[in-house]
Amino acid sequence: MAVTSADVAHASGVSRTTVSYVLNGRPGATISEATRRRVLEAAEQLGYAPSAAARTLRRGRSDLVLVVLPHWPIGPVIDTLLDHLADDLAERGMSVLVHHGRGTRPLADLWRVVTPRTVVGLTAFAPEEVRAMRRAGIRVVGTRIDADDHDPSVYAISQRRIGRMQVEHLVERGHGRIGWAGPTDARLAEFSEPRLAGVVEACATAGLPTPVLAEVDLEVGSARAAAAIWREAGVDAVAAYNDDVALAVLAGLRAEGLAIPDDVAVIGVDDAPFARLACPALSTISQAIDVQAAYLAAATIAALDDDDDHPPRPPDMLAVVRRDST
Amino acid sequence: MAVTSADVAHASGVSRTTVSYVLNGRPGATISEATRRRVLEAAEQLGYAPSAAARTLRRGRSDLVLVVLPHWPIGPVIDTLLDHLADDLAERGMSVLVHHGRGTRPLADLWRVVTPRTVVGLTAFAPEEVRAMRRAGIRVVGTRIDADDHDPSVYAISQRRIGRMQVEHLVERGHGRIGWAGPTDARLAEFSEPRLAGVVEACATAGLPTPVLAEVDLEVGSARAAAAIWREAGVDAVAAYNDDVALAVLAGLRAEGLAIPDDVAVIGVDDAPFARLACPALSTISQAIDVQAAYLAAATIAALDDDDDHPPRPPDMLAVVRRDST
DNA sequence: CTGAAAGCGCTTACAG
DNA sequence: CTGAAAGCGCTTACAG
Repeated sequence: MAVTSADVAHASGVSRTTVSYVLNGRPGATISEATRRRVLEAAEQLGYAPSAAARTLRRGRSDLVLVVLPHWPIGPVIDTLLDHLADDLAERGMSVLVHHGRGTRPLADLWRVVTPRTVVGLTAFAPEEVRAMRRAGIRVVGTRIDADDHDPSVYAISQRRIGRMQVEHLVERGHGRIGWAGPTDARLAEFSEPRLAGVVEACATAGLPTPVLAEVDLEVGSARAAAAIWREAGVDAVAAYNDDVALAVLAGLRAEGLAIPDDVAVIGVDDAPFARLACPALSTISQAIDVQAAYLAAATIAALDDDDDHPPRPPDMLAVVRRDST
Repeated sequence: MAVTSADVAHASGVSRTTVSYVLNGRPGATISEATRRRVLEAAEQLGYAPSAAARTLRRGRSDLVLVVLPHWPIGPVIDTLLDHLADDLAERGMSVLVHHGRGTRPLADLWRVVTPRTVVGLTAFAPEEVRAMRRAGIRVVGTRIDADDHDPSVYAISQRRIGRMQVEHLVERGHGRIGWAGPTDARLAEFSEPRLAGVVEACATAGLPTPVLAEVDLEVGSARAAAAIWREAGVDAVAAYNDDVALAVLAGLRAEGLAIPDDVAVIGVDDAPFARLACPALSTISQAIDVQAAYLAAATIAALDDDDDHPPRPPDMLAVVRRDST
């Protein structure tokens, strides 16, 4: 069915060896220009595309980097990161393919199906899974949440620190009774828990009472209920899990007739594109995603090269973006 | 380096044939239970994972579906669609991998690298690219914008109709001078142009003057400038390219001191999660993405089965979601 | 019930 | 400068 190199060889009257040399560039060089052209033309005309499977089998490795995305909804942050990663790796001749880790199939099936050269995890891998992949000759570059070890293949922004920064900013702005707006989606616990821990910790450090917790989904009703609870408790500032939740909080507070930031201040996380468009414009924590993406790309390339000199980890680059909601 | 079936055969004292039979299930059945168990144990213990490349080469096809995403930023709509697709195909033993078509590499490199069984395009493919893939034995399921032919492998929501629906709703709400807020990102032209065409068309049909065009990015400044233009022109309703742009429009109108919807009404497209949280809550056009995803999955499976009975195309399922901005 | 052998399409030493 | 041959790891008729 498909065109093979033998077809090209036949069409151009040379051996498969020559076809391969022409197409891939030979080590010792020198194919007559006429032959070269004939082969190239035949390949072009037949629409020859080398079999990836055969090439991978023969070479013992593929040019594929598999990025495994976490189970949670991906937003603009991940989106940007993937862009950068794909660009950086393309320069090295690698292709990036993405697995959205939400289906029912386990990861294992996946990397077996495609034999990637490297697997980049934007979610945590189970240790036995990492072992299995390594055993199959696959490099693994991971991220882990609040990693406390020094495995250089693991890079993670401290979620806890994000929570702390939110509270520190609110305190700086003169607030003293903090509320926390967590997500309802349980898949986000991996992130929301350490963020909340940071919030709790910073409250304690600042000598404030423990924050008043509420879960908020992306409906006004849910946010309004939370707003009522916070009002009851005298909360004057809310740290939200992320900008999405913060947007709902803003809507809930407005619905309850509370003034922002005078009655209650609100801060999110991510600096999503819509944050500056909220009313009032939303204060948030930005994560300098380009820097992270560049690091991840560098780490992936280092893994490619079998290089044990992992690139230096970038600083967290977290920053408070103050707008009108605080 | 990696464990092969020969290693498993050796460890369990049988031939590779038997290993393969045990692992894949043989056609003629019957392997002694003892052998079976021994092989399984050896495979498990050695951490055997069959080489995808070898298997694909031998079988002549892979179990991979490659989804090619367009160049534009992906939002919750695509996200949901991928979820459904991955789930539906997993049931058929297929794995879904996603290519974010934003890198610098052409698509061609990609499908050559992975030999997918099917390529599903959420963006339009060039005809010669489709030919090349088909020639390589790959099934192609595509979507195209405002497709006017009857190729059953092509499914597309009429973008033009979306624009028409926006205007029809605005007219129904008593508005007569329409503005159009287009995206600044040129990559979105594929969608924005037909949507705008629909808007223009509907204005003409309703006997309204041509809409007043403005480009709006996700900054208040840009939206505010647009708002000034519309005010000048006496615009009393704006159809926005999508909910993101609409959100910016809301912010721009607020900044200009215009009341929504009394001075100017606004309608978006997508029913993004944040739409109901905007102030005021944003009216929009929803696209029933589940239905589309199910269709795409069905079409992909039909292609898998070499089935020429393409599933019936679903109705567009477009609906106006009226909220407070109109 | 199990093994020896062929062959998928490619690349690459090794001979000419 | 170019070709014949081996071998990557797998599956599957075909013999026993």
